[in-house]
Amino acid sequence: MTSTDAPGTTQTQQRRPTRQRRAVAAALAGFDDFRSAQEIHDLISRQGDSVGLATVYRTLSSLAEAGEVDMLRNEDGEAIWRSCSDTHHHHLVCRTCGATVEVEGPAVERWTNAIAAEHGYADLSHTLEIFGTCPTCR
Amino acid sequence: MTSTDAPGTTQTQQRRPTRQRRAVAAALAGFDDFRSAQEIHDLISRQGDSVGLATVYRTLSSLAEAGEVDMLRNEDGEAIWRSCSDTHHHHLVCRTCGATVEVEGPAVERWTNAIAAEHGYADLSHTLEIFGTCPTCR
DNA sequence: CGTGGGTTTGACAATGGTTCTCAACATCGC
DNA sequence: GCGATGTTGAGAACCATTGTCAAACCCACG
Repeated sequence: MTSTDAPGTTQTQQRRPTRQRRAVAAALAGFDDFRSAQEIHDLISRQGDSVGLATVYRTLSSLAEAGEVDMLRNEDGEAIWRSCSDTHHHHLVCRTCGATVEVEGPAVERWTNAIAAEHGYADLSHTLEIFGTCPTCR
Repeated sequence: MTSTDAPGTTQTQQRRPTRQRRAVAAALAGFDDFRSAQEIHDLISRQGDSVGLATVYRTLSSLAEAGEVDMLRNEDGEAIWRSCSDTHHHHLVCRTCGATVEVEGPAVERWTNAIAAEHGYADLSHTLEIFGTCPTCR
């Protein structure tokens, strides 16, 4: 767990630059829509690297926790991932091809906070994803 | 979907009033937060009825398709269910105890439609759920 | 450089939610 | 009541995800 629990240090991450983690990062750089962990794993294999599936999961999770990738769930509840910009945002995702548009909605953020406050809920998180069929896939 | 349609079309609507379906409906009437299929299954057993887990899943799915229950996914990707009012709405769900507040956001609906239209996406659906810790669980 | 200790990995097992299978059974229209 | 057809249940099958743990690796230090 947290080996260095010193109050001031924000060094919760032990991130060693290994071949595997570089491979995952490289794979993430190669697409801009959302992919499942297994698809990413296949992608890595196809790029010639070999990384265990468990490691792909571990790496993706820690990257997500670090805010470097977005993880969301498709309509079947499966986790899908992609690298992301660092601001909070939501997605408009094509149900067919996965094409993704990043959208921001300050109004929505404000609205969710207001609603939650109104009911006394704390420690908030929210999900807002829009699924549809993109112009190309129609 | 349409309840009565052309004679030739295959009727996918088979809804027979069975003991099992009544039991699921009764269980759904017994709580107003979101529960997993397995919790609902347990609830039914505790009420004295005996319904197979697969049947619970089947019934919940078909009720969801018919718009009589809400199904959404918690942060772990598990499906959770509850009977719902018939208007479109979203939820503020307690991460700890599952207490749920139904919220409406016309502004949000308008916003998602606008965003999607702007990018040419059609056949829309969207998810917006707020998770937090309710006043009681804090 | 060589060494030692903590970190990371990978093959595989284990989990757990969900769906499938299919024979036995309940309902419905007649 | 009877036969056709929808429905059920027990368990197997599925499959994404996570846990296990010994071996491989990275890094700091001597």
